[in-house]
Amino acid sequence: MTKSQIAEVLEEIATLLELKDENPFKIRAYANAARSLETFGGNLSDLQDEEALAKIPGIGKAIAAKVKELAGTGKLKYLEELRAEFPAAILELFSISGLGAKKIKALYEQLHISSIEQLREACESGRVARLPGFGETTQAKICTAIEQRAKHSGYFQFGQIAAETESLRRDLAAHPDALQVDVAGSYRRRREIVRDVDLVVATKKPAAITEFFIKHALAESIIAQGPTKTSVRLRSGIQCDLRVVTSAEYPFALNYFTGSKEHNIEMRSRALQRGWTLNEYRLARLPPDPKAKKARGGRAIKRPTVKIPTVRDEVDLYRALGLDFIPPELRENCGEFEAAEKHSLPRLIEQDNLRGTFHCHTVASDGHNSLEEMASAAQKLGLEYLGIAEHSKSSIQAHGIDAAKLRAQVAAIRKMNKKFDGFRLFAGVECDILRDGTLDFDDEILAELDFAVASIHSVFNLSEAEMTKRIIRAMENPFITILGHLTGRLLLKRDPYLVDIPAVLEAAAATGTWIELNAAPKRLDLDWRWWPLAKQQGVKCVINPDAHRTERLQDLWFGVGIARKGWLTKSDVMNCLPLGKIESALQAKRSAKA
DNA sequence: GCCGTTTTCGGCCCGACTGTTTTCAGTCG
Repeated sequence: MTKSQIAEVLEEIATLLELKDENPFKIRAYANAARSLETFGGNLSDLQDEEALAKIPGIGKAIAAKVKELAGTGKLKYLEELRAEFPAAILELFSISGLGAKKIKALYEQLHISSIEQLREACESGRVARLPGFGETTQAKICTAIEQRAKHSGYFQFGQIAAETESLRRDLAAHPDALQVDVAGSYRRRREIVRDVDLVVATKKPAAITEFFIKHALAESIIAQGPTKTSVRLRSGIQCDLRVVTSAEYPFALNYFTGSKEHNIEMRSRALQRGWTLNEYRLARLPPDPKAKKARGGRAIKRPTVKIPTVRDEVDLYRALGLDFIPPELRENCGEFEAAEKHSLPRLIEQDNLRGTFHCHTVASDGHNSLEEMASAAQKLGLEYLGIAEHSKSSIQAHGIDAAKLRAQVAAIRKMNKKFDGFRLFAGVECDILRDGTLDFDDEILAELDFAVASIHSVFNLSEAEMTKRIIRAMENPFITILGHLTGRLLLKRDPYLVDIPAVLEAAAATGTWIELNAAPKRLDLDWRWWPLAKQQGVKCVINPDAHRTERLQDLWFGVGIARKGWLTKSDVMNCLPLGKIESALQAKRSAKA
């Protein structure tokens, strides 16, 4: 069982415990452990090593034993016992917005409802509204939520909602009563999948801002409306929450609503250590603790209290807590606090650092624009070079090209390069990795190119061992410069294929192969969670848009966000090198011995 | 169930909004 499958099991346990009305802190412990396991980036070679497991924050003796059982046998007795207490379909009820464990439990115990279909029928017959604690409004809301769920999964790729979000932000920022505006939440943290959009606005006229927001052309319906918080559903189907605060509250609100939840918990606990309490509005003195008073026979214990510093922005807030400013992308409680405390946070890569990119397609294979158009679009973005990498002949579905067509394109590129000033096209190919790890073109033709990307586009269902061997074999060819979209995942659509990523990274380090960070929002592959390990191994990253038309070159923006999330700096990313240096690097890669 | 510069017990982040209540529980983030 993989790390993320085990994390899912722990999540499921947490949900089932909720239904059982268990101790909320026990529930949280399982949910925390799930997340902790999933995001743990360190070297965790053996999921059966109980001692190593228990060292991961949030995993103690009991959960470590369960993870070991799962990793070893693929089963867990405790989970099976829990599952036996409820019908299997009941878990899908949690995907209905507005329903939590308490209500689901009531529906199950009193109306024997254990699936969405049964719930729909019960709502239509009016039985739900008659339950104590429910009513006509709740029943109607459940109906709407069921319809809503059928229309949208509730999960969105970052790239699907970025344009809508940015346009909403711009319009709010242009409002005369808006003093400060930011997108917070998982969007600001550049998560690859988002569930909602959070906007924070500082204003002296909250009502005017709220009014503007709910009447905005992108807001399709109102979900909730109050004096400080308003929620609407946007055209794309995503929920968008607006918080209006004062300027003094703004840095606290922005920080709080940026999250992550786990990051916030650590922030608050750091405030508590200083005798303060932190919420979304302010840092304040902690009130005297009534329980402590009781324990010492009526005398209040004096907490360590430090004078509260003035906080005008997030930088001040982090400083107040003894930390360097933590960029939003790193706020996942994955080591950023330790680094910020020691002043060792990396200086993350920025969009401007990119000097060029590789892996783009043209009409020669399945792209929509010509070489000339792609080159001109790249120049307009300020890039100094662009690598063209058409699909190879085995990718029939993508109109992969044969040796003759590839040679013709190389010649065309060489000819065009004579005309450019301060810009260069690199001739490459996206060469299919065949089932056995051999390549779709022989070395003779690969040697004529400037670079080659090796990618998998077929036979996804190999065992982990076979797939790993296949990929490593391809990387051992010295003419392969870049390994493309390492896991083949399509976000929300297709799971990554089974592959031992640490082993591939090790091979990349040994062969000097660059690993692609595919910036297409449906891929964002390799995932940000792996980049700290890659970096530690000395593996170089290359951010590629995999663009099939000129406009998609701008997906590089998503790639930079993910690279930042993976703690990468300018020097970790090959395409931050200027033209002259990248030319030498490409040369060096192919003359090196594998 | 986890955790510890208040350490092996007793905490565990906290506020907004909604609907069903008549002072609050449930859900959400």
